[in-house]
Amino acid sequence: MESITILLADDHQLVRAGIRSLLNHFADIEVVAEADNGLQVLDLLKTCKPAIILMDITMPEMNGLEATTTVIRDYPDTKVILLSMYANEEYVRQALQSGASGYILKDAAPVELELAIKSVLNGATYLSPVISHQVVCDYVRNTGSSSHNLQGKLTPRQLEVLKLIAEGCSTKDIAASLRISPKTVESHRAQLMDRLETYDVVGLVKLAIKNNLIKSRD
Amino acid sequence: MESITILLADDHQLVRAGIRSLLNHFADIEVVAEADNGLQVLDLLKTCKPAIILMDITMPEMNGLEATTTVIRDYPDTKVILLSMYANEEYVRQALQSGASGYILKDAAPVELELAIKSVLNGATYLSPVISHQVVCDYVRNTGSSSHNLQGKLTPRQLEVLKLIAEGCSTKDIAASLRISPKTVESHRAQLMDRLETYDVVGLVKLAIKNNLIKSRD
DNA sequence: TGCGAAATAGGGGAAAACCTTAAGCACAAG
DNA sequence: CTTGTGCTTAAGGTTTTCCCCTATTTCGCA
Repeated sequence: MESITILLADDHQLVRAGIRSLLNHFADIEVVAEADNGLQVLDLLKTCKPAIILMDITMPEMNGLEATTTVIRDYPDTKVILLSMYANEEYVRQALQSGASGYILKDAAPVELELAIKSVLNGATYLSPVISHQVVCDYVRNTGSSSHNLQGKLTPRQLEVLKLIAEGCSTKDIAASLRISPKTVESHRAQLMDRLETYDVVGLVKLAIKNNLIKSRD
Repeated sequence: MESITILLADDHQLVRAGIRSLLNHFADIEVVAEADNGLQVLDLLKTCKPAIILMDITMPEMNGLEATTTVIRDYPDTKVILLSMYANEEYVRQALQSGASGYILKDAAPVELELAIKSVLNGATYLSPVISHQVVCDYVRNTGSSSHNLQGKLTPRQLEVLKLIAEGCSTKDIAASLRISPKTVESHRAQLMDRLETYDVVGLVKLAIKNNLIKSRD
């Protein structure tokens, strides 16, 4: 079995040495390069193609997040696992957005290293307990019984109207786009509010977003 | 080292036997009980306290999702890993909502079993690649650069007003709640739209949601 | 000391929302 | 075959909001 090649990036020599030592316990894992900032990572990638980059977020010159974005753009098959001292939501979001496959806290159990490496090689995303909890909670919150409620409770026409309302169309626009009178649109809107028990446009928009009728960002 | 106790639940004997055989390769994992439906799982838990329940979603009598809800309610320390044939979003959501710590597809690589078991024991959530991808994408989509844009671009007062608008308050309500004239609220709203380059209430609401000024559900 | 930005607020006409009512139609139940 | 229920359509009239303009006061900062 071929060994798993790893590039280790952290600006503190001692930390790198420690992690390398931990990884040495695994016969099938080999640290093939080390870097102490993001730029150096990008440089090393020109000549060496590790399966996994294990990288600190906080580094001088170029931090781990920026480096990840570039790495994933240029070498999309490379898996990046980010290390961080903080469970900060913003970091996590940026990490996942830039294409990282893992996010491990520095106070994680050593076994997490192994789990993360194997998980990401297998195609999954590995997040430290606290982080995965955050992400899962968010998922459960936002995917509120998706589409179930509405699809069942509203007529097709009402759904159409709701969708247009939530997209920001004025009553007139909607009327034009559906070829009906503005007054009819008003009726639909009123009935929507009635059924959804929400008595303002804002509520309608929120419901529409919740049910994925529209994207929450433009 | 004490071995990891597992309760295996699936309505097909052959599947149970197969998984048990896979788990037998690990010296430190021990399947201590088997069930073929959710009710039986609950029954078994009265006398046996496994660390992990590995359970199919689709089962007669009581399915894995319902069973999970009850298990987590009554034995919150037990980790539940659900097995399913489908990457169906609704299932995943329900699974996570009912407190499952893992969701593995039945066509997963065998190594996932081990990864999932160790991950959940460590407190993390394990999701098969396809699933974790879904969840992460959703997370990245919904947590849109939280608070960054707005906090910087708007005055405190404008933020207050925006928040109330997005909560569905009418101009009058906002005026009353801030003890200012409705006309002033209109001014603020106009300036908000100006700065945010969004020319309807819907856009304001979406921005507010995107920036977590309010929750997207009520 | 003045200058811009923030917060306040009014007038007035256009536009939209809100409430009520209802007609035409389809389809299912009685 | 009639009755009822639900969907789509729509109008009239009242209330509210929107929108453009103007204007005052109070800041901090140059």
